[in-house]
Amino acid sequence: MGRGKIEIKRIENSSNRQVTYSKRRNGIIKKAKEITVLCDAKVSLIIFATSGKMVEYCSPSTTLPELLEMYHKQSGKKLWDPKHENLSNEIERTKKENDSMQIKLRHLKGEDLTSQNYRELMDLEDALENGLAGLRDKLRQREMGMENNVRELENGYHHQSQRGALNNHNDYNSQMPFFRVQPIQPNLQDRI
Amino acid sequence: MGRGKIEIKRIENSSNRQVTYSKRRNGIIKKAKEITVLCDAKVSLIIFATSGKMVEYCSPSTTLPELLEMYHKQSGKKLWDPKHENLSNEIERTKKENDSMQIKLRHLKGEDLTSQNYRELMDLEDALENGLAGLRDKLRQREMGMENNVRELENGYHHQSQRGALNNHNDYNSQMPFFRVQPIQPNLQDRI
DNA sequence: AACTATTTATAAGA
DNA sequence: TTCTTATAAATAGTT
Repeated sequence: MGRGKIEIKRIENSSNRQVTYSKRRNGIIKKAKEITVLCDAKVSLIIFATSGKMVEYCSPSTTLPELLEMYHKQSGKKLWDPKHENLSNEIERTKKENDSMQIKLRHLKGEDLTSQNYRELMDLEDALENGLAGLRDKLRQREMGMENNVRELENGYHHQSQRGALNNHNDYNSQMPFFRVQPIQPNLQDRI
Repeated sequence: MGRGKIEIKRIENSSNRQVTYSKRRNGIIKKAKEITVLCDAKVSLIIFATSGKMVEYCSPSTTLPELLEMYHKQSGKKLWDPKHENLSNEIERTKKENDSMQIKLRHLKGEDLTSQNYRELMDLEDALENGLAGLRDKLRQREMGMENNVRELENGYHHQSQRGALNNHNDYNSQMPFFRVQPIQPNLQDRI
């Protein structure tokens, strides 16, 4: 209905398509309103443009959930379970992601490392050492910006930063006490 | 559009109403199909007669549950029952957990440490050092169980296990090149 | 259900 | 986008 007849197939020209869309969308919504009034019908109409933008019409005498409930009763089609599945899938996916991060975190804590191969362990060591490097860089930067507590810089921090290393020391104390004649090295750079 | 113009108000004559209903119902569904094809739109149309009888149209490219999901996302209106709420909540919770682990992982990589206080940074350092300790313990144990390659134990591994430490060293090289007269210490225990 | 006069929707153009 | 207008399409009332 217009200057020329058109075939009902996708309008390739995107701007024509957009124009036609908005005209016809309005047209359908008008028709929906009319049948609602003229014939006492209940109508739900939801239209999404390709852009994703949505318009909706629902008869004033009802609500979409109500109509969906009637839809369910009448058609027997479940609108909910597929939805449940989608949500369940999303939960599953998220939980897997969760688990894998959990594992990574444990590995970074030095735990649960029985099934890793040598290469993986070395990569992990790199990761930890890089992490420490990054952290100490941050700490160093922060101390450089903190003129107000030179004492902490020279004693407190120095002391604290060896807690972990001392723990390491203790961990291996029983096996190799004689090698610990030098201060732990990884923290040397923090003692400038 | 017909022999006479009609007002858009309820058709009182029930048989006329019924006839008009079925004509217009078909018309709207046709229009829905057309806009779907012409404009690539996604449409859900559900119509109930006063009798309760339902007809439905849904674009072939999608499903009603899918459209309803899109509807929900876009409008924010809830179409779901409490069960769905629960699932949604679980997703939300899991995603939050996810985010927080993501952050922890980043911290352990020495990243995004601008908003941490001193105490937190020290705790993080401990965590990293403990992690390294645990890891090196594993490495040591593994080498003890590996009698078949003493050469790697004494050279190869030793060499590899210093990659990270050497990286650290390089990181700070410009600031303290003179302290590196000794082999990296954290691996000493691995050289038994 | 068909028919058809008429209204309505809309395609194309400005 | 919005308006215009010729034409196609829908449909009210009729058969």
